[in-house]
Amino acid sequence: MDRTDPLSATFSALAHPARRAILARLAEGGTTVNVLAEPFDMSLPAVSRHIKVLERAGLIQQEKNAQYRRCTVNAAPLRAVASWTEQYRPIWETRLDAMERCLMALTENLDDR
Amino acid sequence: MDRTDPLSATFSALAHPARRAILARLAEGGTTVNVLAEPFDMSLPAVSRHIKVLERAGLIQQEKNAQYRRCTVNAAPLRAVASWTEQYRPIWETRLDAMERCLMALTENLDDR
DNA sequence: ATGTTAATTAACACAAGCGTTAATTACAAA
DNA sequence: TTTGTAATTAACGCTTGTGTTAATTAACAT
Repeated sequence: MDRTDPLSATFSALAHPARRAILARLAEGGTTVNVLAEPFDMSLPAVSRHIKVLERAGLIQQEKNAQYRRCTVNAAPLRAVASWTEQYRPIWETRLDAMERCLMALTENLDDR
Repeated sequence: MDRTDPLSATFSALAHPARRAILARLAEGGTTVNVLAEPFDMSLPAVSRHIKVLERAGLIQQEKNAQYRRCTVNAAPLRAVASWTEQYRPIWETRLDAMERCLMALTENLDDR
């Protein structure tokens, strides 16, 4: 089975909290690898690899400027995730899961008082 | 870093095309493991494990009935993905990526004729 | 030239993911 | 009770992911 399709790469890239944190930071504006690495309790090479994963998934871009690599967010894969998720909107709007039925029941009880 | 948070589990579960296919099939209605496994060129135990991954991520539920396990979609994690993605809507609505700038340029050229 | 800074690559260790076949559990039906 | 069906677990192998430290590349600055 093909596990190298773009959507799989995107979901896979987003499956690590450090990479989502990097993305969140970049949403506020592009910056360099060292700045991105600073808040993490992790070595620089580790962060560098996370960035590479994001780049290979097309979620970010790196442009060289002297010895710096400025990273910026690339929106397309996020849109793909959004549209994939939209496909399930009918389900999450109509169908209540177990927890929700439980919350509904609790709310009803509160209303009864 | 905590890699067992719910969102990571969800993205991780969605990162495999077989699991997304299983989810798509279940969106049409709950069914059993064997039925889910049928379209795949993969052994039953393999599919069983994919189902377990989806279940541990909270994306599906299994209810036992005799020797059958009926699987159904659970919407909550999908909503979480949607709302995580929404956070980046401003970016993907305003920011054009490289490919898009390229398409824009092409369109402009066409208009010029 | 030499040293400093930014970032990556190399080499390694260890855990997790994904697939297989064979064995096992749980239930139904004859 | 035996047989068949649904599904999981066991045991294994292989690949990928994630982190480390040490070494290396690339560019700037003195």
